[in-house]
Amino acid sequence: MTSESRSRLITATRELLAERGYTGTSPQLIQERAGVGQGSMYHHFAGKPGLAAAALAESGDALLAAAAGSFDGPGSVFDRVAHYLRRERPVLHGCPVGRMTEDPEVMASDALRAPVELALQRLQARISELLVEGQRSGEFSARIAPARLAATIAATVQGGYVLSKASRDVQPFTDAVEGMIELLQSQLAPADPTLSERA
Amino acid sequence: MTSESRSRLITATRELLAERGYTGTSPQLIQERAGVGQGSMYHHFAGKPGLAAAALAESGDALLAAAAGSFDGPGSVFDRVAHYLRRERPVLHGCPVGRMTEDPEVMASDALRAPVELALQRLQARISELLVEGQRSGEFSARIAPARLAATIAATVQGGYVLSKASRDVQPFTDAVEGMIELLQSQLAPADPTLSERA
DNA sequence: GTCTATAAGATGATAGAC
DNA sequence: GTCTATCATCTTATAGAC
Repeated sequence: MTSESRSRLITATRELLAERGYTGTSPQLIQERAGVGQGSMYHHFAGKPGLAAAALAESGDALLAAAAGSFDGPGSVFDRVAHYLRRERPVLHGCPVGRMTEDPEVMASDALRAPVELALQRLQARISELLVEGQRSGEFSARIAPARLAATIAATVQGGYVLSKASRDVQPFTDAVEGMIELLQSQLAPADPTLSERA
Repeated sequence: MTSESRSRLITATRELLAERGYTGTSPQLIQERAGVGQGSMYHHFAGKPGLAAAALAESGDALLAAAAGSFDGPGSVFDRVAHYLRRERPVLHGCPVGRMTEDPEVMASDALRAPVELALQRLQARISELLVEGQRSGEFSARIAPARLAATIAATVQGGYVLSKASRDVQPFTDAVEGMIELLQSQLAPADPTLSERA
């Protein structure tokens, strides 16, 4: 198989970036975990930055695919957002995508920052879409601002990771998302009898 | 002055840790910014870890002091929390304390993680206290869970940093905190006429 | 396509002069 | 207390054999 090594390198890099960040991940570490030599890595990719950019693009896609598992699932908009917030996550490892924003080398390179930006923007856009859908159906209050609330929801998850990693305890993450779910619940529009008549 | 160099080293380290993280900050960089030689650094501190631990303790204290400027200020509990959320911040630089959670070397060392954990826990505890005060006074709904909501509020700020850094734009941070303020507003207890009678 | 050998530079730390 | 060597190690990358 011509791309066996290539695929192993990407997988190893995705893992290491998630565990150690970009600056903390050396080509040597990647090669060891992938079980390939240096030559293989430099043959398939343009150095560490090229390999990391490819790995981050895959991790960004994976983040959106995982979120879609909740967002495109069954139930009301509230149910789907709550499902997303409660989804099982490697909380103490942090978000493989979001954590890249704290790495100065990633932020200094457009090639590395682009996949991170894209994934987080798409995530917020998808949440915003859902909230619009919830407003149109009358499930959510007309007063909420979907794009704004989408940022707050995405921030709750990203910030939950930060708080939990700091204390090596999933509790802050759980508290943060459960607190957000309670706040969202209070944004549900009161039952409107005219809705069922119109339906 | 015997500790002129020491103090310059701490300041330089605080800046560099905030800008580049721990792994991305070399002793050489610190010495250059502080304008001192290597010998001075190793005389005053137990290497890079010792210096960083001292710097992080100061940054943690500074975070709490800055928050206290809002929390201990005038106005209702809601006003004070909103003031905290809207406070001017170096959004695109990230939180000098929170960002340390993404550095594997910091997380692997109890000495380095401790000041980060302490500061973020104290922050959440202080927000929780405020919310309890708000419930006692009847300002906030009795239904909210203060510790949980405190985690959600702290996470909104930390996550807002992440989203904004990813897109090099303060908008996501602003959206996240304004969205949170709107959510908090809906947790205010409806005006209770019995309150003014009791007062 | 993959390997090993090698290199130029950075990293974190120590030694010892002043 | 502060400085300038100096050091062993690691980092990213290239060269060239297979």
